[in-house]
This record gives sequence, structure tokens and C-alpha cells, in this order.
Amino acid sequence: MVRHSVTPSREELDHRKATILEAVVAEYIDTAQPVGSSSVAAVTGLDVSPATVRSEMVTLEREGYLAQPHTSAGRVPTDKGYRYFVDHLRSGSIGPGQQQQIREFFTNVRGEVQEVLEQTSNLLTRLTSYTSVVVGGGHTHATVLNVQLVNLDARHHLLVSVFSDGTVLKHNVRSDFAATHVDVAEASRQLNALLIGTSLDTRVQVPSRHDHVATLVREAVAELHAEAPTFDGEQVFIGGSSKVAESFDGVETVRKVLAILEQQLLVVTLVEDILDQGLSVAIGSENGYEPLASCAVVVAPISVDGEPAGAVGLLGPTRMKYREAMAAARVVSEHLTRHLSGEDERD
Amino acid sequence: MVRHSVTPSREELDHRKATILEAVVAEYIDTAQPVGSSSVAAVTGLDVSPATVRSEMVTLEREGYLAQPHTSAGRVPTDKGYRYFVDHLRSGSIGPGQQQQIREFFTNVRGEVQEVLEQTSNLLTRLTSYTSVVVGGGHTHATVLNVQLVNLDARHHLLVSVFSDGTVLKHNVRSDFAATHVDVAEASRQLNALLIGTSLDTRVQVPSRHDHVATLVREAVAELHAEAPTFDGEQVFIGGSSKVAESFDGVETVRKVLAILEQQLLVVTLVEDILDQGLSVAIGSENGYEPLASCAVVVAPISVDGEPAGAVGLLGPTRMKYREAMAAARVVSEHLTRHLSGEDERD
DNA sequence: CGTTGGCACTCGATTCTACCGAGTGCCAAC
DNA sequence: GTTGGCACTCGGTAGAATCGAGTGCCAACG
Repeated sequence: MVRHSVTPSREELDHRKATILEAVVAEYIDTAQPVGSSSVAAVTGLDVSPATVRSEMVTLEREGYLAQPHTSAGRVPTDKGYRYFVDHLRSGSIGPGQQQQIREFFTNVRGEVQEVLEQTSNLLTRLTSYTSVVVGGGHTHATVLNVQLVNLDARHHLLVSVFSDGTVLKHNVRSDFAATHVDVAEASRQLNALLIGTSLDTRVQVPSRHDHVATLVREAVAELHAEAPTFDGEQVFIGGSSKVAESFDGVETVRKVLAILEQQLLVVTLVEDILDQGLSVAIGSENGYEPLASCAVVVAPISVDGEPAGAVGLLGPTRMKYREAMAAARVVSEHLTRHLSGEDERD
Repeated sequence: MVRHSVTPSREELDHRKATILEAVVAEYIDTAQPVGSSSVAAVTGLDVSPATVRSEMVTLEREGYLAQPHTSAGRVPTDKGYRYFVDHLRSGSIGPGQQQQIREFFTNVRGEVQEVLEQTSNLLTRLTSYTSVVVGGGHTHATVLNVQLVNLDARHHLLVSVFSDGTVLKHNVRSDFAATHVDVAEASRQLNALLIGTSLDTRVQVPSRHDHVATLVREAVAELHAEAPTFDGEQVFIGGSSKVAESFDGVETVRKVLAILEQQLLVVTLVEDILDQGLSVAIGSENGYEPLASCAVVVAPISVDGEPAGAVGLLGPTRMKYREAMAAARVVSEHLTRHLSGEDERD
């Protein structure tokens, strides 16, 4: 986590400071109001006076865990404060009702991977009422099971390729000449011979002859391999964008966050950056996008047959309910991993 | 639309009333402020005093075209007022810059139909800064060009079908028995013989034998035809949802509208309802969804080879810039129609 | 020395008042 | 039918007063 890589030497706080900090964060998450010393004194089991709490708070503020909106208001957690809170969260589990809901979902869900991912995104939103993100992809190692070249008309053809993970790709192939059905059928045969068992990054020996069939084959292979860089097939499904309007109050903030969510590529990068850092939560500025400074993103990786294959994520305000969100993301990602690895029957 | 069915006899307004109404609507769209009699008197070429305008306004209000937020504020258009305005809009055209932008877009865009539609949605948003909707689908009459059954493992197979419009569908086919490659290849052959040239609603004669191959064929055909009802393949692409946050001020309104946009099926229905009524704009309550009461939706149909094939739409506040929005929707839909009908070269 | 109660102080939020002015409705005169 | 005149309405804004939650500081206490 960030703790290892980003903040090299993270100080620990003594028990009392930690308790106070956690109380402030918890209450602020709950109420969205600056938290005062007296309510902290009341709620913690510390049995100290507000005055003592205040003097500790001064320290915590100096060390960057807390902030004051203005002199003589209560304290509000900083990103660093949230970070401490999250890192010291004993990971909770989710309610039995939600357990049930998730189990039900995964026993009933059927259909294409994409649909499953999309539905999963909706599930996460229902579970947490935060905006959810499901990134799927990374089947780079899938191999070709079958390819087929199909005539659309004399000069337009469609290359359909089936991969071992069930993905189907299609590519338009044009020819400058009118190709006969026989040409196409023969090209199709050759393509199969050439490509079956290869993955997209395998170099294959294409015929160099100049007849129609060879040209078709070359074109088709070129088209297919042109896909390689993007084939990762990263797909994003975003659910519950309307929750953004609930999570943030400034219309302007809502707009900014929505604008980010619209850029799907950016969302993928965001989620993967977080995972690459070994994090499971990115808080405020940690996520690296200024418009998302008031957001926290919870992520959990998914894998297929042991290979990383995407992630699920939840986006909410920095004062999000971390325990619930993290638990939901974790449990769903585990189910999804199992589901995609084929432990369930698919339609 | 609504005019034909809902408001059977739509009265015309005399010239002066019409001018005043239009001035009010135009200014309100521009400023979002209630419009007073004097500014109307100043801006119209009518050469009448504010007092006269006022007395006309009283009539317009009684007839339901205008409303007052409160006594002694200016007037604000009602849905009916906007409706009159829109119905009497001499349809404008779009700026040369935008023309250019659209032309450029359509000469450069390439790739799958879906991607084109998605990109088009983004284009519309860029052009108008309203949320845009592109509904594609309705290739019900496409016929099968080629099908292919592929082994995933002994009991899981993938049926890949290519249609005359370039669509590719895939379906999982399970067998209770371990199918050999030979079985699958033979089933594949038979499926081709059976299905090529048929459309999804064509009944085909499936073999009734009980051997492995026949069972596979039956399963595959069943799977494929199960798709028929939904095959319409209605797809929605929504662009610029962040614009919602700009168009409306109440956070609550923003939330409601976003929530509607999340339900893609609902969006499709909405757009199609409007088209079915022969409308090109639905204003406020006309669209039939209470949460969209403060929205206007501009639509324009698209077709492929003469067949209706979806629509483009723009969603904004009732005080949207109708002329621009309608022009943009119309022009883009025309381009898209031409593009999808194959008048341009595709990659 | 850490802890505590006491206390003056700060400053956003709330309430109240006064007031301004855009815009209306009405009416008498043209 | 149109117009200028005029009293009236009522939302919006500005300023003043007040409130109170919460702070910082300090002296006293164990």
C-alpha cells in the first residue's frame, strides 16, 4: 500500500492520538460536520476531558492528520487522516443480507462476460450506493481457437476470430479486387492453419505471394495483429453515476467528477494505477487527478485462472464508508474471480 | 405531435401575441430570468408600450403559454409556451464551423458500427454541450451469412454468427455429453446449411434425431433464436452526462435526470416514444417521465438503407437552445444515415 | 509534567429589519 | 384599443444583532 511505497517511514500514533483521530474521522464520515473536542471526549472510552482532547488535536493538526475549516470550528480529517484511518481499519465484513444478495446474484447471472461485468457494476452500486467501476480485460494470453473470413460483398469481408477465453473479435478486411467465394473460403482455411493456437502477439509467417488469396490472408492477419496493443480489451462499466450527485454537494464538483467518469480510458488508468501501487484505496490527492481531490476510490483486483484480469472499484467522497465499501469490493471481486474462472456453470 | 394527438385543436395566436410570446421565450432561454414587459416592448419591433405588452401577457398567461413565478415578477414560459415557440421556429441551420466539424468527423470515423455510434454521441455533445443520446439497432431483417460452432472444451461450445449487416453474435452452447471435434465440425456444417440466408425470425427445420450432432444443432439453433426478441440489438450510447450538472441547478434534479439516464432501456423507450408520436422535440411533461419534467429532448431518426434504425437525441433543460440543438441533431442524423447506409468507405 | 476546569474570544450561521427596485395591475385619459 | 401614470407587491440584498459551538490559553491541581 501507499504506506510501503509512497510514505516511506509512516509514523505510528500513540494509542490516545490514534483513538482520537479515529473518532474524529468516524464522526465526520457520519455527520459531514466538523467534529468538536467534547463530542470526541464523550464518544471515546478514553475518559479524558475535552481540554486534553483539544491539546492532542493541536498535535494531530500540526502533524497533518486534521484540519480546521476556520479558527474555532471543529476538526475535519485531512487526506492523511483518512489514510491513517483506513490503514488501521480492522477489515469488517458485510451484512448477511448483502452476502445473500451477492450470492444470489452470482448464481443467477448468466450470459456474456461483458454483461456479467456490467451487471456486477450495478450490483456494487446497489450494495453501497456509491458509483461503481468494473474494469475487465487483460486476456492477452488467449489463443485463437478459430477464425473465419466472411464475404460481405465482393470487396468487403469480415474476419471473425474466436479466442480461447470466449472473446470474439471482428475486423473489416477490404480488398482492392473482387474476391470470389472460393478465394475467401481458401483464405479462411489458410488463416485457420496459420493462426489457430497462436496468441495475438505471436509473429506468424504470412505468404508473400501476390495472388488474391495470399493478399487476403496478409490483410486479415495484419488487421488482426493491429489489434494487439489495444486487445487487452480493457472495458469499463460504470454504474450509478447518479450517485455522484448524492455524494458531493457542489454542483461544480459533481460536474468535474462526471466529466472524469466519461473518459473511460482515464478511469481504467486510474484504477490500474491504484492497483499497481499495491493500494486498495486511493484517498483524495493520492489518486493523482486534481478534479478527484474530494473523492476516494476503493479497488479490488479480479483475476481469471490466476491471471490478473481487471478490477472492481467504488468511487465516493473522501468521507465514504470505507469499511463497508472495501468489504463490498473485496467480496464481490472474489465472487467475480471465481465466477469468471469458470467455477459456475454458464448458460 | 402532442399537437396532433394531445392537443386536438391548437389555436394560432395573432401576430402580436405570437411575437410577444416568442420574445419572452427567447429572452428566457438566454437569461434564465423572468422576462418583464418593458424589455419585451423594447426588443420586439412592435412599437407598442409596455402597458400594451402587459395586457397581452395577461391573456397569454390565461391561455397557458406563460406563467409568473410570483405576482410581480416577469413571465416565464410554460411547456405550452415552449411548444408554440418550437412549432413556429423557422428551422435554422448550424454554423459553418460546426458543419466542418461534422464533415470531418464522418470522413475520419472508422471501425465497428457501435464505435461509430458511440463517437457520434460524443460529437453531438461537443457540438451542443447538451447530453446526447444515440440509439442504434433494429437490424431485424439482417440474414445469416455464416455461422460457426467452436469448441471451448468438451461440453462448452461457442456459436458465432455473422449477419449480413456485419453484426456478429455469439452464444454459449452446452452439451450434456462430451462432444468430439468431429461432432462439432459436423454440427457447424449442418448449421451453416440450415441457417445461411435466414433471418432470426425465420423458422427452420431442425433435425429430430438424438445423436450428438443433431442435439448440438438443435441447441445452437434454439440459443440463436432465443435472441430474436431482443436482437433488435437496441443499443444506447450516452455522451456528456456531465452536462447534466451544467444544465440544471438543483442537485436533486441532476440526480433524478442522471438516474433516468442510467436506465438505458428507459432511454430507448423515451426516444422511440417521441419518434412514434411523430415529434422531433418533447418538452417538459410531454416526455411522460415526471423526473424529466424540466427537460426537453430533441430527437432525429436515423435509418439504414431506408429502414428506420435508431435515432440521435439531445437532452437539455426546457430552456434549451432549440434551434441549435434541432439543427445539430438533424444534420448529424442525416450524416449518420448516409454513413451507415454505406456511402462512405469503412476501414 | 500531564491533566483539567475556567474563561475570554472567534467566527460562521441565523435571524431580523430595512430597503430597493423590477415589474405588475389598474385606471383614467387619449 | 392604446397609453402614461401610479400605487402596490414581493423577492433579493445588505447590514446589524445575536447565538452558540468550539477554540486557545492559562492557572491550578494531582
